[in-house]
Amino acid sequence: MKYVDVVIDNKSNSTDSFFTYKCDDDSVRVGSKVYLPFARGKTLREGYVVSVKDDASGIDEEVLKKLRAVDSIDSEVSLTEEMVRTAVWMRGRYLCRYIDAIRCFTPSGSAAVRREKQDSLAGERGYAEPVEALTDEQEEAVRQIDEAIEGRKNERFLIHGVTGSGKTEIYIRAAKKALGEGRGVIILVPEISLTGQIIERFLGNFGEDSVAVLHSRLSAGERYDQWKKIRDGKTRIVIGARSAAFAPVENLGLIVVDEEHESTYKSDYTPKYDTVEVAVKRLQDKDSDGVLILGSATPSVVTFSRAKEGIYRLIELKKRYNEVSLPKTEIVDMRDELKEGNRSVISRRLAEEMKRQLDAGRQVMLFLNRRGYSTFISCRECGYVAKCPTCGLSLTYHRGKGSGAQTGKLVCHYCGHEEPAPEVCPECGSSYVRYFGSGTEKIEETVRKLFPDNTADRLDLDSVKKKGELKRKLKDFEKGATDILIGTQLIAKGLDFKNVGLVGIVSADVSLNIPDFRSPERAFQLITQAAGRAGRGSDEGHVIIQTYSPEHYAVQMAAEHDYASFFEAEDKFRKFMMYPPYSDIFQILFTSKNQAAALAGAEKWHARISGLLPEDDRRNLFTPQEAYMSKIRDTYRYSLVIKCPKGKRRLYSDIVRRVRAEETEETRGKQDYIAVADINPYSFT
DNA sequence: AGCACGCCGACT
DNA sequence: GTCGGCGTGCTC
Repeated sequence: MKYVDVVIDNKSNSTDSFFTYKCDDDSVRVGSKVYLPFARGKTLREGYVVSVKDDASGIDEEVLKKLRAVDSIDSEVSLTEEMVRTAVWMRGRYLCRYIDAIRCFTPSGSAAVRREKQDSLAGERGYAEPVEALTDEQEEAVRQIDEAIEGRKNERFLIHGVTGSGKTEIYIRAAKKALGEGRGVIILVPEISLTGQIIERFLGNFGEDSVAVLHSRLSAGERYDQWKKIRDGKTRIVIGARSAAFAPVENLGLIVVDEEHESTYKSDYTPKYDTVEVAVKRLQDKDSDGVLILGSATPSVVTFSRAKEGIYRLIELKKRYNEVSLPKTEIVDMRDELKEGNRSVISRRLAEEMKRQLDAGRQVMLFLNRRGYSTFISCRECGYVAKCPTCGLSLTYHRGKGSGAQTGKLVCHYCGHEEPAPEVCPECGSSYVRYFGSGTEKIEETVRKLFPDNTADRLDLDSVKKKGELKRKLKDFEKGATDILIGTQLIAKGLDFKNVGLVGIVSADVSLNIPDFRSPERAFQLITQAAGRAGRGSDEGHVIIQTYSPEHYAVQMAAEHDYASFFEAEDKFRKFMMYPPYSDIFQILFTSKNQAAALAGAEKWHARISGLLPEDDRRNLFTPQEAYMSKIRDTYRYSLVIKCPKGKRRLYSDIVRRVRAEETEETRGKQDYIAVADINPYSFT
C-alpha cells in the first residue's frame, strides 16, 4: 500500500492544494496520472501524483481518517519527477494553481483520429546545407558549449550575434553534441510559421523521423502522438514554439531559445510564464544539469544585464558571413517633411531612394507596425470618433479591395468586431467624416500611386488569415515577381531575401509611443530586425528610418547598430526608475462584466496587500487603475501594480497568495470578479 | 468546478 | 404528500 499526494484536475481556487489518497497499485510514481473519487462526485476525477510514501507516517490524523483510495492509474500518461518539480515551482513563481502549471506539461487531448494538415511553413522537407567552415568566433563558441555539455555542467550562454552571424550552425553543433552524450534537446523558436528555415536545417541535419516538430496548428491527436513519442524516448530532439519548453523530454541536456527577446516567449494565458525562466528551471533540476543557450541579435535588456552579471556566459559574434558589411542607415525627420509641405506618409528622401533601388533592379521592403488604412475616423463637425461598442477602443478603417468606392469597413483590432464604415456621421449626420493616421493599407495605396510601373504587395495579419496567402506572397517576393513588399513586424523577423537593397521603416514612432517602459527596447529591436532584412546578399544594403523623434536614443543607436550604447542608456533608465531587471513588476488584473465589482475587487486587494506589506514597502504598491484597455468585449478591467524590488519576490508573492486565499475563503470561491496575476507582463494591456 | 443536500413552494 | 428549483457547502 502506498500513500500519495495528488493535485486534482478542476479549476477552482478552493481546491488548489494536495490531497492524500491510499493506493494499492505499487506501480504508482510521482507524475502518474490517476483517476480518483472526489467529494460527493459520482464520476471519477483526474489527478496527478506529486509525492509517494510507503507508509502512513507523517500524515495528519484528521486526514488519515477520511483517506480514500486511488481508483486507477493511467499508465499511458505520466510526467517525470523533474516536470512535477518544475510545475510546483511555477505555481509559486507565476501565482497560478498547481493544476494550471501541471497542465502545461500534459498532452491536452487524446489520441483522436483528426489528421488534417494545415497551412503553415512548417512541415517542409528538410535540407542539410553544405557544411561551411566555421568562423573563429563560431569555433570558440562551439568549444565552450561542447565543454559544458560534456562536463554535464548546468551552464547558460547568451549568444549575442548580428543577423547572419551563423547562430543556427552553433545550435546544430550543440544539439549534435548533446544527443551524442545521450541527452535530450529542446529547440525553441518564436513563431513556427515564420521560422521555416531553422526547422528545415534541423530536419535536414537530424532526419525527419528523429525530430518532433510541435506547433499550434497540430490537431489534438497529432499533438498527443508527438507527446507520446517524446515521452517514450523515441524522439530525443524537439523543436517548437514556447509551449515546446514543456515537452516531456527526459534527461534534458540542452535547451536553445532562439531570438530570446521575442515577446511570444511570454505566455498570454494562465499561467503567464516566461519561457526562458522555465527553461532555466528545468535545466537546473538535479535530473537535468543541462545547458541553456539564448540567442539574439538584440538581447532583451533583462537578459543582457544578467550576462553582464555573469549569470549567462556572453558569446559575441561580430562577423557576418562572407564579411558582408552592415547596412547603411539614414534617419529622416518627418517634421521637416511637414514644414516643406509634404503630407505623404513617404518622405521625399525615401521615395527618391526607392526609385534609385528599383531602377537598379533591387527590391524594397517597407515596414509599418500598424494594419489597416487609417487608425481612426472622426467627424470634423461634432468630434465624434468611431469606437468599438464592446471594447471602447477606436476602430481602424480598412479599405479592402474595392479601390475608390466606399467599400470599407471599421475593424476593432482587439476583439475583431467589424461594421461598415459610415458615409455620414452617425451622431450629427454631417458628411464631414475624415480619416486620420495611416496603416499598411494606406502605404500600399500611396506606393502604388508613386510607383505605378512596379509591383507592390502587402503582408500583414489581414492577408495571412487567408489560407495559403502568406506562403504565396513570400514566394512571389523571393522570386522577384514583387518589387515592393509592405508589411507589419510580421515580415521583420528572420526572413532572408537576397535582393533587398532598401528597407524603409515608415514610422519608428508607432512602437516608441506605446505607454510601456519597454517601448524603447521594442523600438530598438524592431528597427534593428527590420534593418537586418537589407543587404542579405552580397551587396551593401540601405535603411531609411522615418520618425518625428529623430533624437530619441533608441532610434539613434539602432541607426548606428550600437547595441552596447543602447543597453547602457536603457540600463541607466531602468535602474533610475526601478524597472526590471532592478525589480519585478507584479500586475494583478481584475475583470468583471460589472464595472463596480471589478473596481471593488481591486480596491479590496489593494487594502489587504497594503496591510500585509512592511511599512517601507508600501510605496511600491500603486493605487488601482483602470487598465490601459479599460473594457474588452464588455468586460471591465482594472489593474493593480506592485513594483517588487530585487530580492523580495518571495515576500511579495506570499502576500499576494495569502490575499487570494483569504478572498476565496471568505467568498467561498464565488467572487463577482476574476483576479489574474501577471509577473513582469510584456505589455500593460 | 462539480455535485449532493436540504429547504421551500407548487401540483398530480 | 412528493417533485424539483436553486442556494449552500465540501472535497484527502
